[in-house]
Amino acid sequence: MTSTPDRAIERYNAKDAEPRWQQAWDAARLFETQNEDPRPKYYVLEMFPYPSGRIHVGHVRNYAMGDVVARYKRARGFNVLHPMGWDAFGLPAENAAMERKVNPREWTYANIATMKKQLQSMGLSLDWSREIATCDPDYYRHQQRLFLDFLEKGLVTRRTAKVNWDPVDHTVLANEQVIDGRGWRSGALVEQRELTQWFFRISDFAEDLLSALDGLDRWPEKVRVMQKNWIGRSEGLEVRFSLSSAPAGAAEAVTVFTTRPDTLFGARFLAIAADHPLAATLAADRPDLQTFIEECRRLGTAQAAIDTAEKLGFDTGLTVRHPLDPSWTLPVYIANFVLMEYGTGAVFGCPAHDQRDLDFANKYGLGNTPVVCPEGQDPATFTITDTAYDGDGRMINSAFLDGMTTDAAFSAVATRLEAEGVAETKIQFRLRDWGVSRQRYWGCPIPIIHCDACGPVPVPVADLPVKLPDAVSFDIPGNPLERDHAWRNVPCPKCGAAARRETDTMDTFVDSSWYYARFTAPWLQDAPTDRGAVDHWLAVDQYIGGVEHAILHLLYSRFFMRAMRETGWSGVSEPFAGLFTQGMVVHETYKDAAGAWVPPAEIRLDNEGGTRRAFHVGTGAEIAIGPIEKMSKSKKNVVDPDDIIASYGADTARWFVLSDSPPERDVIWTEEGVQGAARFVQRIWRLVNLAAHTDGQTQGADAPLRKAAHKALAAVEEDVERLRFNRCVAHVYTLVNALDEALRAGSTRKVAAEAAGILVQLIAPMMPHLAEECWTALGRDGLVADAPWPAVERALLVEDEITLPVQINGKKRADVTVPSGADKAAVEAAVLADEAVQRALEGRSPKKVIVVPGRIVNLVV
RNA sequence: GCGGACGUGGCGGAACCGGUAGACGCACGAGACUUAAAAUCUUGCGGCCGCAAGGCCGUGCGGGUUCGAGUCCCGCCGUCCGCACCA
Repeated sequence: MTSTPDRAIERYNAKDAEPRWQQAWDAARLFETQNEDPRPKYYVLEMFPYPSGRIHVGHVRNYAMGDVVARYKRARGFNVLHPMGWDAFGLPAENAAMERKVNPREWTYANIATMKKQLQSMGLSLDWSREIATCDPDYYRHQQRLFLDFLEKGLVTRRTAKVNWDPVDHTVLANEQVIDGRGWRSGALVEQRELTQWFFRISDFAEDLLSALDGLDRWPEKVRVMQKNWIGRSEGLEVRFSLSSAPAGAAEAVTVFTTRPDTLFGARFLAIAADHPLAATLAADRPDLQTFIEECRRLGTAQAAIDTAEKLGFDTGLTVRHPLDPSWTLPVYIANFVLMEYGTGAVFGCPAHDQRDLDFANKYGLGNTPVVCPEGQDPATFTITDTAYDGDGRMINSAFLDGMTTDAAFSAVATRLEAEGVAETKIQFRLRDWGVSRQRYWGCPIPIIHCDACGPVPVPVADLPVKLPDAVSFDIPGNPLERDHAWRNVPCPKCGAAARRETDTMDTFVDSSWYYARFTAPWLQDAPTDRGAVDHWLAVDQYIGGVEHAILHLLYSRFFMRAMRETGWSGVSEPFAGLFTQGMVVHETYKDAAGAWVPPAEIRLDNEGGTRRAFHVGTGAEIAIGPIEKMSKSKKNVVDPDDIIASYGADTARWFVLSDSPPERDVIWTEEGVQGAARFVQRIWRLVNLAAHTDGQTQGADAPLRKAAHKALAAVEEDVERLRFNRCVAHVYTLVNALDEALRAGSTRKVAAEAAGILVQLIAPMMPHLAEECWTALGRDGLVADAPWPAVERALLVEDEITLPVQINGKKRADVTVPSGADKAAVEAAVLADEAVQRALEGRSPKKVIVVPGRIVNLVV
C-alpha cells in the first residue's frame, strides 16, 4: 500500500520561515497598492488600534480576519487596499505622562514602534507605505482644515452645555468615566458645569442617517437596530400651553412635545424639567424650590442607573390653560423625570395612558381621566387604577374626538391646533449634537483664536497646522495648554489685537471619523483628501472590528462622510458598505489557594481521565479553574501574542483564532487548541512534502482526491466570501484528510501534487508563511501570495451516483443508491426494489411516496 | 421596562430554502511504535437495550403545522448584549 519512500522530512520551523517570507513579500513590494491600478478595487479595513503599548490577542483575531479577506481578494484579481494606522491621541498618554513623567508624544511613538513590530511579525498583508498616526501634524492639520470647512458650512456651532467636571483633575469627564457620581481616577464628586463647547451638528443629518440605514444591507442587523434606536425618531406635536398668569421675566406659555396629542383630553397636569428656564425664573426668590432643583440634579447624575427612581414633583402653584378648552386649567409641576435634553423639557401628564404620568398622578393625588377605550371594553365601566393603558382604541371623554380611533384623533387635534396657531407637527430625534470639545492636551487642537473684539476667529488655512507644543508639564492638574502662555497668546488673525488660542482639543472620535478616507491618499500635503482617490476607494468594502463601536464611531463616521460631501471633500455618503463585528477572545481564569489571580503563562494543565486540573508551574500547587471571561489585566487571564508567536509561530496563532468559533462569536483561547493548531501546521507540511515526492502508481486513488480538492476549493470560496472562517478551516481539514488517505492509497505524484497545490492556496490567506514554504516545496514558481486563485472544475463537483436516505413514516429505514440524474419514477422503482425497504415495509404498500430529488425519499404507509 | 440575539454530545461548533442531527476540530478511552517520553499511526466516542444484526430515545420545556421540524407558528424557561424616566 504505502509506496512512499521513507524520506526524512524535517519539521517545519516557523521561527526560521516566517521572517524569511515577510522579507520576501516586502522585497517584492507585494502589498503596496497603487491608486492607478486598473484592476477592480477592494478596500479591506480593520479598525485601527490605539497604541496602548502592546497588541493583544483581540487584535490578532481582528487583523487575522481582515488579512484572510485581503489576501483572498488579491488572489481573486482585485486591487486590494489594506492599510494600517494608529488612533494615537487620547487620555492614556496623558496618564502615562502624569504617572511616569514621560512626554505623551514620545510615549505614543514608542508604543507605535513596538506594536508595529508585533503586527509585522504576524505576517499581515498590509500596505505600510500608507501608515498614518492621528497625532502626527501631517494628519491633524487636515482635520483642522475639515473643522474650519465644516464651520464655514454651518456644520459646527458653539454653545454652552453641561459637562461632568472633575474638580480635582480639572477636566471634563465622559459619562462613562463617571462612576457613582465620582470621577473614575480622582474619586472626586463630579460637578455639573456649564461650559462653552464646540458641537458638530450631527442632528441636522438625523433623518438621512436613519433612512440610509436601510441601504446598509451588508451591516449586521443588530448594529442597524442599535443606530436606529440611538437616533430615536418620533413623530408628534409641539403644543403651547399658555400660562394663566405668567410670572415676571418668564415666557407667556410652556411648549410641550407629545407623541400622543390624541390623549390631550386626559391631561391632568403639566410637568417641566428642573433645568427648564421657567423653573429657574421661579426659583430666583424661592429657596425651597432651589433645594428641590438641586436634589433633582444630584439624582440625575449620581444615580443615573436607578430604575426604581421615585417620581418626585414640586407644585409651582402656576396653572396653564388647556389648548382645547381655555376654561380648563392644569397645575404646573417641576418633576424629576422630565429631561431638559429631550423634546422641549416639558410634558403634559396624561395619567390614564402613560405609566410614568400615572405613578406621578397617584402620588400627588391628581387623578386620571381615561380617554382611550380598548376594543371590547365598555366605555361606561372602563377605569384606570394603577396600570396605564397605552394601546389603541376608541376615544371617550374627549368632546369632539369621541368615537374616533386614536389615529384619527391624533390628526384631528393636530389639524385644529395648527389652524389655531398653538401647535406644530414636529419630528423629534433622540440624537443630540456631538460635543467635541475636550479640556485636554493630547488631542487635535481646535483651530480657533478668541479675540475680545472679533469673538472666535478661525485660524487661516495657511497657518495650519495649529501644532501642539512639545514642552509640556503635567505636574499641575488641568490642561497644560491653558498654562502655556507662549503658545496660547497670539494676535487676532482679523484685527491683530491681542487674542488667545482655543485651548480645547477635539474628541478623539473625530480622529477616527475620517482616517479611512485619508488612507486613500495619505501623501497629500495641502488637502485632506483627493476627490479622485476618495471616490474611487470608498466605500470601504469590508470593515471589521468590535461591536463596542456599533454606535459612536460608526455613526460619527457616517456623519463625517456627509459633512465631507457637503464641503466637497468626498462624493460618497456612506463610509462602510460592508461591516463585520467580530467577537472577543476570552480565557479561563485561575486563582491560587490565597485567592490571587494567576496568569495562564504560569499554569500547567492536566487532563488525566478527562478531568481538567491546573497546577502552578513554579510551586506545583493546584490552582482553581474559574469561569471563562473577557481577557483583562485585573483577572490576569491574558495571553501575550508575542509569547505565542515566539513559541508556535504566527501561522499557528492565526489559524487558531480563525478556527474555533464563528467569527462573530467569542472564541475561547485554550492551550490545547493552540497545540492542536500547531500539530496541524506540521501535518500539512509533512503531507505536502509527501505529495511532492510520492511515487504512488494507484490511479484509482486519483479521482477521489481531485474531487475532494475541488470540493474544498468551492466550499472555501463560498465561506470566505461570507466571512465564515471556522467553516473554511473545517473544509481544509477535510481536504487534508482526503490527501492523507489518497497518499496512503498510492495516488500518483501528478495528482497528489496538484491537490496539495490547491490545499496550499486554500491555507495561504490564513497561514501565509507555511503556504509559501509549501509552495516552494512543491516546486512552484514565485510567491503563493502573488499567485492567482485556482479555478474550480465544476464537473468534479457533480456526483455520478447519489445515496438517498429512505424514510418510512418519517423514520430512516434504508439507504438507496441511484444515478444522480435519476427521475422520480426511477428513484421510486429503485427504492421499492430495495431489500431493506421491503423488509421494513413488512408487506404493506405505501399510500404515498415523496421523492425529493437529490435529498430524501419518504414512504407513507 | 423596551429592543435584539441565542439555547444542539464532555467542549468549540456543523447542518444552505423544512429533507440522513452531531461535519470538522478539541478533550478523552483502547491499541501500535518506543528502553522511556514526545511525536506519529490505528481505533472508539450522544444516551439506553443488544454478542451482533438491529431497535428505542435524543437539538432548553410544553403544544401546533407538515409525509417529514434543530429549522416554521403559539406559549413558557434560561443565558447574553444594547438602550433605558425619550414624553
